[in-house]
Amino acid sequence: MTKKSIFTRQAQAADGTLARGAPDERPPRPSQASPAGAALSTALLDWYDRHARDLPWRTSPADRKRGIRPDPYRVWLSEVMLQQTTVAAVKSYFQTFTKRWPTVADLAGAPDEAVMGAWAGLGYYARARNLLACARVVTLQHNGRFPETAEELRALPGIGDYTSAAIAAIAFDEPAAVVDGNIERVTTRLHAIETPLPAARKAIRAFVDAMTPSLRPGDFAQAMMDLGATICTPRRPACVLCPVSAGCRARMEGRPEEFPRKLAKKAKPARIGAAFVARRASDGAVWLRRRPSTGILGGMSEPPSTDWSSRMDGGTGRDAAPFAAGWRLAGSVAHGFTHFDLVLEVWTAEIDADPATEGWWATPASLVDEALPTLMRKAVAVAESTAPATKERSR
DNA sequence: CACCCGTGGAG
DNA sequence: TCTCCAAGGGT
Repeated sequence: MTKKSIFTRQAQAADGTLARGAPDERPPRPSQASPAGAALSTALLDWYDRHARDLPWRTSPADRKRGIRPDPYRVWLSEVMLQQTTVAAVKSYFQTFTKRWPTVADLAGAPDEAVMGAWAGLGYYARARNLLACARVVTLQHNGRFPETAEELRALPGIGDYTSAAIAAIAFDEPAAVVDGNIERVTTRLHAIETPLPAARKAIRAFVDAMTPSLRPGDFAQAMMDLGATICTPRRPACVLCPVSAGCRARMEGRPEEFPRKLAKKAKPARIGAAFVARRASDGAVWLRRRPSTGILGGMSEPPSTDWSSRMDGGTGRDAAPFAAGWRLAGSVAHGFTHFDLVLEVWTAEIDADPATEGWWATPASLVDEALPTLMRKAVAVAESTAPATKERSR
């Protein structure tokens, strides 16, 4: 027999209606039971029983076998928080949210500002807006219960292909094909898929669909993700420890790190802007305003700022200030966004009267609860650090 | 499909 | 220092 993965037999036998690229990249036909997939899922689930990560939103494999299901609310919340975000970053936010809002109805009843404030720092703030919208739909239109099928879940705000499948599988035992970044990596390696992302997604989905067991589909999905997170890592995967290495084509060919292949990404442009941190002389409060609900950092608070639409050579300067004051340059903040790099000049001034602009005062004590994204928190800190009057006042 | 949308940690 | 990128979704 040739060097062929035991997990690709089905693929060879398949008709290959999806055929594009190398013949052995042909996925099995969806909905067709796959003996090879069964072999993989069995090995993987056995590994998961012994090595599952212990995470706050999870039910252990042992408890799961006793019929204990995780709370759909907690599964949903964790899945949304984990979108493009590391487990390490999510943990404390998950703890905060579940303690403050133990049920979806509690969350639905929360003020927008409270939720945005609690989400501040986690990034991708559209998630927080959609989270709240989803909580309200579930509470008001579904009697406080999450729909139990991927199809129905998919219709809710902030729940796409991945999240709907993940919730359906993990919380409701639906054998939905869960495909996230981890599973894309694991799958492209198992089958040595040469097609670069995102074009390979269709084939990946078909493979995953064939692998997904009808028994323990949720544990299977989480096992794949754990495998990707701890063994089948982007760099230097620990194939020696991998429970499915025997069936991995990339491993056989000695080049697991070459997958998944990806298209080259575009360079990030540079932008510059300015933030104006006005501080109240009497108590050091900072003047804030709300950003528009759409677009970058949508719905979050900020000190009045210019837009960053284009690079202005030589900086922006105090001419861009939202109101007259004794503005002086406190420094600057460099911040990398997903698709551009920003340098934000930070100007500061001390004032007595309220500015004649939309906004509110945030006292030093209330600043922690403000919906300030990390960028704006940095800007306030820069202004703070160069305000000599602060220490004078506080003594 | 291509683009927009944050942040922090790892190497 | 710098690049990569993590349990993606919306438009």
